Amino acid sequence: MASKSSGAGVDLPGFFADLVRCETRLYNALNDRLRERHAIVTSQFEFLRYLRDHAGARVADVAAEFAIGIGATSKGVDRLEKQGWVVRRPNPSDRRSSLLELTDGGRELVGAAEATFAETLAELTAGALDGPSGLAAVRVLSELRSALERGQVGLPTG
Amino acid sequence: MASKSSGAGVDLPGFFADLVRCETRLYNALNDRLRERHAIVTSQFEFLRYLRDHAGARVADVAAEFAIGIGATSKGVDRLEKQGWVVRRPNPSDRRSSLLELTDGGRELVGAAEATFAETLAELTAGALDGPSGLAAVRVLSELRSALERGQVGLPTG
DNA sequence: TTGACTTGGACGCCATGGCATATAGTCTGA
DNA sequence: TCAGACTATATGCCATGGCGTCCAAGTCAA
Repeated sequence: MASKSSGAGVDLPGFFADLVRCETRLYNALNDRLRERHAIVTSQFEFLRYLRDHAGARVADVAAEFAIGIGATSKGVDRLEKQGWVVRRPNPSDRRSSLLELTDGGRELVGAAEATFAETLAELTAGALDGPSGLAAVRVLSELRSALERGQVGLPTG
Repeated sequence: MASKSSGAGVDLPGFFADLVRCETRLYNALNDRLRERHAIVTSQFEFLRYLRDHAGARVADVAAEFAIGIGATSKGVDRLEKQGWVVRRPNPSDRRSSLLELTDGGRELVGAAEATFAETLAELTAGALDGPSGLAAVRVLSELRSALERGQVGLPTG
């Protein structure tokens, strides 16, 4: 007789703990691999991949995608720009903002890093997501993400 | 045709992105709520809950549980100690280390925060994990976590 | 036009984590 | 029993993120 009387309940705190622990460990392991092979970390890889797939995005678009603050995003873009992987182009239709684009070097980097990323992730999860349960889990998480985004849950103020 | 030829494959990069996005948003939202009601953040709640459930743990035990560095853990415990929620008692069988314990105030705090935590999590996930798919997802994530822990994946060096 | 309000984003301060190093305590084998 | 290796943790430096603040630019209305 745990918290729920009929068997249908989920242990939400336990689920959250598992979620955070998986995220931490996968993130750490991916960081190690990406750093050693491409001299970037996972957050940078994710920025670069987003910018490749959404050319002309603004800083605010990147911030919204990753649910982090605008200031932090601006600083992250600064670092990518300093490395020559991203450029800020003036936005012709709104001079307050810039449009972000990958350079050729950035595009090359993200392509190479993407291979490392996928390969490492496959090693790390090693079949844990195969089979019908795995597919269901992936789908559930995707739906939870969509629900959180629809509800604007957990956006930082900055 | 996508990456896998037969339909059995999972989009691992997509799964990872969903995992990180869910974690970020839930973490942010829980931070907001815990901060306003109890003046702590989620990481502190998790430390306190772990110490309540593992009285006499050492700094290294906490670090291993959360897959973070020992230095960071030591500093986190410093902050909890400074607030009067945790004490370091000398370890009688090894004077290099301390045994960590909650104070009465710490125990009271973690109890109150636990109610807020569970309630907020229930609001935020609002049924997204109900039903057989939800249960399967929770189980899969728990197994992935176990596998990562068994493999010592993603432990920081520090 | 002009003045009030909004929006995009850069910047500074502070908190926190990683990582390298320092230090004290413990153990092991001549 | 003592030197050297190992272990637990503390501490300092640096990178990064949150959050508040500032300012340029845009919008709107009269």
